[in-house]
Amino acid sequence: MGTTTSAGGTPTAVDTTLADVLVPWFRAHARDLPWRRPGTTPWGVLVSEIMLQQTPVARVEDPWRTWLERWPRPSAMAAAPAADVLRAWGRLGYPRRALRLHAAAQAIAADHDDVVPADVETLESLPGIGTYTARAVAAFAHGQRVPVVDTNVRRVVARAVHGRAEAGPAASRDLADVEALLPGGDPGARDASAESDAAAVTLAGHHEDAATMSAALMELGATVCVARGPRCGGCPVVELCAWQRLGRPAWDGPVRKAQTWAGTDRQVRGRLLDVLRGAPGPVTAEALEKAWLTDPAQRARCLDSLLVDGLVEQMADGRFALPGEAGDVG
DNA sequence: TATTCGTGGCT
DNA sequence: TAGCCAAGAAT
Repeated sequence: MGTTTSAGGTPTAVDTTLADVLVPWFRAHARDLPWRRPGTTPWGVLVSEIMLQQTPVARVEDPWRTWLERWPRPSAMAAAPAADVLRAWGRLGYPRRALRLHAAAQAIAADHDDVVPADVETLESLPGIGTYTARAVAAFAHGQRVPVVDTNVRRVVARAVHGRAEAGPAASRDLADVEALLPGGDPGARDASAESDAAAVTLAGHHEDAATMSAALMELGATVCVARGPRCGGCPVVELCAWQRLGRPAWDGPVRKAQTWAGTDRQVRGRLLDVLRGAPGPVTAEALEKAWLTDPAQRARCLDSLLVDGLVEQMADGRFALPGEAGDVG
């Protein structure tokens, strides 16, 4: 049952919380994703979280399996050339993530005895691991009671808690909002019935529920409380939802700018890197020029930015290659 | 705080 | 069909 008493209610009246509904709902309805299966290592969880940054679940499943088979431990990946890592990353997008994961694996192997750290602060110090990913690993790989806030969670909280159609831009307040929803919080705030059940429902049990609650909030946002066309008819918490209660008011906040793609540097960088991924080794400058004929100046600028980012390296003979390819300048 | 950084599926 | 959107991080 819930841990908040009804204002003005009888001593036995207790409000049902989101966690009361969502934790059981998640246990019954969660998608069977490979990184959620028993036996998944913290390293497997970390790899999944990096791959899932801005990338749909459906595109991650296969590369994740292949990745963990090839590099089952951080030290295994750390020993591989960056070029191999970038080819294994394939077309997942944002290839700098692959480079950062490579660097993180090297740091874990060298400084953490090949064990993925469990505390948020240490995780955040690793390349490519920010506010979300550090907490996701701490919670899902190590069972810690920390708020895990991604775009799904922010949308669910915006609707169910704040009664708004959209989350708006991320804010530092988001973490506290979600922390307040996790079971097993401030013991002093618990009601008498929870205390009386203390023998059966230990603090440790609440901690496990907290990680499940975070996964449940993400799952709800990903499968039911989606950005466009939320399926409120099938929502397990529709009766607790503030947005429903208010009659589902439209979003009146700032409209976020549309993503452009055609003709952007991102498209050109993608073309150039695709040529290098597809080649068995170094390629000539001429081969890269063919990848983008529209605007030679833009092509040159993008190739330079790839060199700066460490996604491409130039050989002594002037050819270009993925980083760490044998014989390159470095 | 606002931009930049890939890729592809869905409506 | 042309946006819209996806388990963010770094700067």
